[in-house]
Amino acid sequence: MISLAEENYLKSIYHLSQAGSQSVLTNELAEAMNTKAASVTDMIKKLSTKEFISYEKYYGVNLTTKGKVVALSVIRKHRLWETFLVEKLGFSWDEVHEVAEQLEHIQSKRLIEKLDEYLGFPKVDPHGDPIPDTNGKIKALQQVMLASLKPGAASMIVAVKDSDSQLLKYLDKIGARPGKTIKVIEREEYDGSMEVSINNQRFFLSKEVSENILVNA
Amino acid sequence: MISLAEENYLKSIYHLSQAGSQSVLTNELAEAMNTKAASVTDMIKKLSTKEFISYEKYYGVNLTTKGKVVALSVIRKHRLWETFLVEKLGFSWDEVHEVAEQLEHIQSKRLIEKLDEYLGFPKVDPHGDPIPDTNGKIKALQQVMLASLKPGAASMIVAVKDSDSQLLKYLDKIGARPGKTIKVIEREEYDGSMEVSINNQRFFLSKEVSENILVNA
DNA sequence: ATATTATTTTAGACAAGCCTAAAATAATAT
DNA sequence: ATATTATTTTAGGCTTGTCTAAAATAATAT
Ligand SMILES: [Mn+2]
Ligand SMILES: [Mn+2]
Ligand SMILES: [Mn+2]
Ligand SMILES: [Mn+2]
Repeated sequence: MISLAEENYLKSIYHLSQAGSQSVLTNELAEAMNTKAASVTDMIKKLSTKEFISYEKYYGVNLTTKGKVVALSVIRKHRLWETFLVEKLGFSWDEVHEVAEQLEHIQSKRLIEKLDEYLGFPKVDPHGDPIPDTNGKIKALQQVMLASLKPGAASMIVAVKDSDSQLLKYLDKIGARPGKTIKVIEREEYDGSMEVSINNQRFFLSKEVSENILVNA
Repeated sequence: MISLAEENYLKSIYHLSQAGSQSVLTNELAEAMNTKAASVTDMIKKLSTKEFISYEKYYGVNLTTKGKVVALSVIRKHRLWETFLVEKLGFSWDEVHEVAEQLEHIQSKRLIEKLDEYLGFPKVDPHGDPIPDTNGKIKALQQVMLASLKPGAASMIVAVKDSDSQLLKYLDKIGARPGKTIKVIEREEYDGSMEVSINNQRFFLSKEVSENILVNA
């Protein structure tokens, strides 16, 4: 049996290892999990014993195949539930993440397969993130941060950061949704801010914002 | 903040106090919660401190108004989720209880109100049990056990026990669903079994079964 | 009224998951 | 190469919710 805490650690390790390409370090994980490094060390020992991760002292952790399966299953559930909340219950995209953080831990294979079917087997969630299939296969996205585009470049928004409600409300207001095309007009080197156009309207985006909008690579 | 364990205790106390009419005793609760009496004593001290129950040493516990609110909120969630699983996801009525035991602990006022609306504000769950409204008001049912009917009596099934999957499959097979009329043909005094008719078909029911079918009083 | 039995509470312990403070190790700067 | 700094681990402790065994209390039988 796997606990809620263990599931959350595995999910977090998965996300962090997608971001950076090396082993996930204790401090990174502590930061992401909102705990202390000592607590992380405790937990990674347990996860290592259970063979969900491989762990080299002082050099961080990596998911095993077994651990990846768990992580992707939790992510699948999270994204299916977010889709349900938006598509069926009429939540807005900035209200779903917190609830999905709870729902992702419900243990029932049958439930999640039925839900998937009920939703018409969606491929992406309301924030544009891909939904892993039953076997944990996930579509590797060809995506980069908007922040990395050069002035003059235009690209389609594929996903946005899902966990910041404030940000999502703002993105909604300026029409920055997955599927929309965004064009970089100017980019200020010293603070990384940029002027962009969406739907023929112009906006100034801080570096912060432009790093949380993902566009087609 | 109230924990999952506390919620389950309060729910259990509510159900037990509906059954018997006196205070809920430590041993009853231990039996229902599948724990030991010592654990129950620990927990009822906590619940008493938090004023969810009133507790007199050696004489059992009673829910306070505050405790009843929590219990009914959990029961509301449980029954709405069961309804969702059957009505929307196509579960059968014998598959939903276990999953609802998990879903009933999801914390989100908005979620449960949206779900209620999505389901069309149902009044009863798939097993015929009444769903408390937002304010915790629940329709007091005029119901008795089928076991208490005398030969010749006929009455409408209003609810069945929801937590025994085997029983529910059997009830489904013989057509014993809420809304159906059931007539007692004969009753064997020595073991409490009875012969009944449903949909003009005859069946022999054990005492066990006849105590888990509730009919109009 | 007293002895026996059943129920409940207390005492003490344990696992999970977290914490702070101190020690160990690795990375970096001189 | 050595000293300083940053990171990670260890040590020890806390809370929640559980357990077993023993003590206390209540209920029942004689
Ligand atoms: Mn999310
Ligand atoms: Mn999302
Ligand atoms: Mn149920
Ligand atoms: Mn039910």
